[in-house]
Amino acid sequence: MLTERRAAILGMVVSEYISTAEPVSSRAIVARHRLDLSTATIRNELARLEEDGYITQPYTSAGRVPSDLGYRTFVEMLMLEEPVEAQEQRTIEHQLHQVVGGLDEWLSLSATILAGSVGNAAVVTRPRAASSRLRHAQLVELNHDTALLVAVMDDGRVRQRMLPLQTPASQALLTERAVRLNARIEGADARLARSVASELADPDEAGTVRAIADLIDEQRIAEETFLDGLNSVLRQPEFLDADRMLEAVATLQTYRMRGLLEQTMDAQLGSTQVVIGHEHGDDSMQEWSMVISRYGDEDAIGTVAVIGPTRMPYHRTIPRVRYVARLMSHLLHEVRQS
Amino acid sequence: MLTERRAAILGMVVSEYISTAEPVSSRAIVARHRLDLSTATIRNELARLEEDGYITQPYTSAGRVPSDLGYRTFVEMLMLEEPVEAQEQRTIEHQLHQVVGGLDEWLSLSATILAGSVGNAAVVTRPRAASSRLRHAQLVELNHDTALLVAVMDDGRVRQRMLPLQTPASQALLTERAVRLNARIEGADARLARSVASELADPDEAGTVRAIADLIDEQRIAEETFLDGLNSVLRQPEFLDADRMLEAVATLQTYRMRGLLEQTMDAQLGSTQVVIGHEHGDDSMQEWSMVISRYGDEDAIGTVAVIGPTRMPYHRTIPRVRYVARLMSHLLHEVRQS
DNA sequence: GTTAGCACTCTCGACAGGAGAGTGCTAACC
DNA sequence: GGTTAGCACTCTCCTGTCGAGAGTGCTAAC
Repeated sequence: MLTERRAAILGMVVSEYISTAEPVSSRAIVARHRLDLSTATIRNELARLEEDGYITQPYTSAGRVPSDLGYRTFVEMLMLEEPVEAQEQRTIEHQLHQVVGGLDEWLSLSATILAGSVGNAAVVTRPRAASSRLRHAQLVELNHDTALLVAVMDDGRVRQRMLPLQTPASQALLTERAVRLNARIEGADARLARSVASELADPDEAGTVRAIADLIDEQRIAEETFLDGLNSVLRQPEFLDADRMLEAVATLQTYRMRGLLEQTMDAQLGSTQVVIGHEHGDDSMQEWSMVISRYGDEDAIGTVAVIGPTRMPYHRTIPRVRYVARLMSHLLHEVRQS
Repeated sequence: MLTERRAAILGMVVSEYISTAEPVSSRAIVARHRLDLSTATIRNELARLEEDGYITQPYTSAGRVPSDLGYRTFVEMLMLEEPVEAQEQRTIEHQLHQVVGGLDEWLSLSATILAGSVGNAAVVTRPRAASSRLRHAQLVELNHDTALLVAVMDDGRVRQRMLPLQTPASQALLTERAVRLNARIEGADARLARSVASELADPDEAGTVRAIADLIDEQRIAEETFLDGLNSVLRQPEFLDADRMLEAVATLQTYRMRGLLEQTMDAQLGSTQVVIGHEHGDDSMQEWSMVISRYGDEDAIGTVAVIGPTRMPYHRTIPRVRYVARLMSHLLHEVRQS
């Protein structure tokens, strides 16, 4: 049972560990908070906290380190969020207004700013329509047995894919086919397109529509995800030795490819979600935490997230992710107005 | 003076060091090449090579390590290029044909393949028209004192930028202005646009045209550069300790931003250029080498490059960069046909 | 010009020892 | 029962030493 005092001590352990990255000793706790208790008493409480799984020892007779459960408890009930002060807000807004380019540059800059503000890596994904639909598809002859399929979505995305043909087709034929297929699936979502595909007799036509369905669904993670702050993360003491650092780079790179979306399907716009260590299904993410938020509006939603070791300043990160997400929603709205 | 024998020995030192990453001893040379000379003789020659600046010793009485001059000499006159065998060509082509998406995905995949093939990082930049011209510009009202400038180039690039206005302007006014300015600068290159800008009396109009000129010139490095193989590079023994690895990540990241183009302005299409260590002007690149090639055609040119430590298998890297660049030129041509 | 021999230098890994940090436990205390 | 002083114990980490090993430069002889 987590008594009030034990909870307080847990909070001290977690925040101390977050800021020092060193196992926290009973003495450090007493000293830092000028407690009117002896180290022995603290040690007794620490033993209980360890028994209950909130903290662990790296080795016998070292200080204590929070477990994932410890962090979770900290986030849920112990921490005091550190608000984004007016000064910092101004700095962030100022940087964000430096953008001279288009959406992509803006997203990339957002990731950079967020990463800088929290000292960990940040990821921003491009906003996407909740469920996109096909506006128009086109077929272009590449050579005698390959066509290029170009699909324009109603949220303005343009996707293309090479399409092998079973039966060679001229440009005229392809154009005619595109007109015919457009008539059937314009405005369709991926599901409808797939059901149409299954009704088509001609294998090339069916293939084309299936490809279109894929394109509607497709999340081109690599191109739609902006990652920055690799440097900041790698500077964290958990990656002091080269092997771990290498592993970290690999994790972040592959993670970038895989994308965050699957994890955050259920995140509400405006809320901020925290995933700590083993709470990721993924084995390679056991030592990482993410703070995730959505931004955008009903039309299109993107993701903002911070990634770092589980020893992360949640009390700073969470409000900052939330703030940036909100800011981005606003700015996106402003731009959309036009 | 570099006698023939000394040159041969230098070649052995360089290639041995490239493959083992360990300082090369006189004994290793004799043993590896079954020379009919004693180690003492080799030592004498090594001393001369060191005197002449081709090799150095990390510390007294360690083996020898090539200097930048040593690598340069190796590349220029000693190495035997290792051709890309038919089997490897097939593998590369096969991978490259996996692309289902558009140009960007294709470029990003090319970087990945090249990086994998040579075991170092690879960079690919998007092909750009040698000198682009404006096709059409548009002004959109964002709010009362900001407009969005959208410029379409004749090579199909679309660039946008927010434009602060000195005098507020309605959408009607902006549209009218765009029509007027288009009439004057459609088809203009950056230089012509700038000279037109200097003739305009209205500061907002002059500002707009200047911004257009910038956009024509602009190389949005961050978005136009595809980097892969960070992992491969970091696995090289030169980055065994964490500090160096951190430095390497930083270098590659900033390098990515800065782009390669300035370095390669003079590179001819089809030729392959090698820049070794201090030959970069840049301080942070003293320990890096690059193998650079251009691809594309008269209409648009991009860059393919491999980046790694100066201890790089030049004899493998150079032909592979050249091969990939050629392949990309072909494929680009094929796609352009359509 | 080549080579054997040898003294010398420097690195690197292993090992031991000691300081330091921190714990758990016990017994006494309030 | 909770609290605490005291203490033995454990584990890490730093330091210094030592010897093996690798490789060189030099000298003198071929």
